[in-house]
Amino acid sequence: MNDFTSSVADAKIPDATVRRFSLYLRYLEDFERSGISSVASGVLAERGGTTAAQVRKDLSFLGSFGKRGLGYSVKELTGVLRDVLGLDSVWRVALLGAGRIGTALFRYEPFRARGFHITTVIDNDPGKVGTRLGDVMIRGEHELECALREDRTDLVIVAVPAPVAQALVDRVVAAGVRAVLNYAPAQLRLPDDVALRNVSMTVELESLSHALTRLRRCR
Amino acid sequence: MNDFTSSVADAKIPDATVRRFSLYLRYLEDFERSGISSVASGVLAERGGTTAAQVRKDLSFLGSFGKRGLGYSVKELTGVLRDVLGLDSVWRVALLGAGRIGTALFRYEPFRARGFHITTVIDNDPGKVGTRLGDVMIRGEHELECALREDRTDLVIVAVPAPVAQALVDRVVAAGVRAVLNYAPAQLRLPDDVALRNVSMTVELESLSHALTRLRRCR
DNA sequence: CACTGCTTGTGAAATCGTTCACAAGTGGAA
DNA sequence: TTCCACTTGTGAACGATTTCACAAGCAGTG
Ligand SMILES: NC(=O)c1ccc[n+]([C@@H]2O[C@H](COP(=O)([O-])OP(=O)(O)OC[C@H]3O[C@@H](n4cnc5c(N)ncnc54)[C@H](O)[C@@H]3O)[C@@H](O)[C@H]2O)c1
Ligand SMILES: NC(=O)c1ccc[n+]([C@@H]2O[C@H](COP(=O)([O-])OP(=O)(O)OC[C@H]3O[C@@H](n4cnc5c(N)ncnc54)[C@H](O)[C@@H]3O)[C@@H](O)[C@H]2O)c1
Repeated sequence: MNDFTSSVADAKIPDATVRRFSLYLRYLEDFERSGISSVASGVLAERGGTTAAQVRKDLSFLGSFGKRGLGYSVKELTGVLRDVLGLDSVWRVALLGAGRIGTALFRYEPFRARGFHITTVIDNDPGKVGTRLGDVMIRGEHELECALREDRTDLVIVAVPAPVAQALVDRVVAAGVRAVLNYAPAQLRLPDDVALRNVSMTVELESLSHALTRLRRCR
Repeated sequence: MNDFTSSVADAKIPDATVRRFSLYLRYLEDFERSGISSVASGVLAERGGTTAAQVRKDLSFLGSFGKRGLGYSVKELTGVLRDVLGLDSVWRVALLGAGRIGTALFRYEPFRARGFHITTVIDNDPGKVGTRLGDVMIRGEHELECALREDRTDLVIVAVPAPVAQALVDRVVAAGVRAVLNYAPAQLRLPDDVALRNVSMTVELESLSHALTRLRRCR
């Protein structure tokens, strides 16, 4: 009844659109919980701070399965978005660095529910290696390649100090991992076929600081 | 000799450019430490994973103070970037939510060095209120307005559970704060004159998951 | 059926950001 | 002084993304 086969005509979808898919999915799950079975583009737009036209254009990358006059089936749209975002697979994740950020991210529940399983944790602090973080044993830095291969890691989260980040991801990439989420303030150099996302508190804060400065100067 | 007066013709600088300014500044500080006194656009570009033309176009928003044939003075450029990013003021920051992410962010050193001072921490867990996080006393949620006013807070970091985020920021905005850095997976609705940046691990992971799925399907 | 109210899907236009290409400026060498 | 190697600053071309505008489709009603 709902197999949602990958009939997705996977052209290249703009990155901005993919990020919005993530948000739409979040809202749709709320709607599903509230028992709402169909939503119009305008509703999703208001929820997500964009425009109805933007929502429709975004969704048009996935084909056309809205019902004119009614909107989109929450259930169907959820399925299609999960499919295009690749959330029906389980992704095997390795965490590099079990420091403050690393452990906070590790304990963040929602992403387990979305199929991201942290199966490997690596740190080089002798006081941490051999201890457990949740249900995962922390392994030493020298076991990196070995661990990635054993666990068939798909994706790596970098939460080590910036100066060691590049050397570690080089090894990670050599071991065949094709996706990196980087929290270290380092500009990582990776081959083109490895996907990279950077999260930087400093960049966000400084961009806010710029905005505040502008506000101040204009008044 | 280097007063770097705000001769910045502050037109509206693209957001993407401002974010790159943050990165350029990071590199410039490395160069300064290494005793390098002048850099060409190409060098900054290679360091930052963009192109020389991009760097020059970005910097041209700030006026023109490069020396043709030589490049930019590291010291001067550092000063100009710090100025336009508003890093010469001290920004007073309040942290809402002293949970796992909140404390990890609190203990993150580099942003103190950049003029972001966390002067207020708010939580509503009775077991936390009254205890200290570093050198700051954790205050109860009902003291929010009072604390923001006393500390003349410029910027708020949201690290509370998503369901309570909107209600809290409404109060924060009413208290006059004009910048919010949001870590909760909630789409906050704010007046136009309040700057907002969202950081979402879920969005980043899902965009990586999409990329991985595409890679898999293409091979 | 025809009519109404509502909503999608999508070309075309507008806007925004990036890359190109090159004239013009700089310091150093001869 | 002239020449050379190098690099900036920027209009113009290009490409990508967002917004607009509207024909076409659906459900419900009379
Ligand atoms: N993106 C953000 O918003 C953000 C916020 C805070 C911190 N950070 C960054 O995250 C990183 C970690 O920050 P933190 O506050 O958790 O620091 P931390 O010192 O608490 O943790 C770093 C961990 O990495 C480990 N480590 C060091 N070298 C290693 C190696 N070669 N191999 C394996 N493990 C190694 C350390 O033992 C430590 O446990 C830093 O790069 C920091 O700048 C990012
Ligand atoms: N952006 C990211 O990458 C990322 C990663 C992990 C978590 N998060 C989000 O950050 C938030 C915090 O996550 P966490 O793992 O630290 O959770 P947590 O439960 O450890 O911390 C939440 C804290 O907020 C406090 N709190 C709850 N209601 C409050 C209120 N009304 N007023 C003041 N304080 C209140 C709680 O007492 C607790 O200390 C969540 O919204 C989570 O989804 C974001």
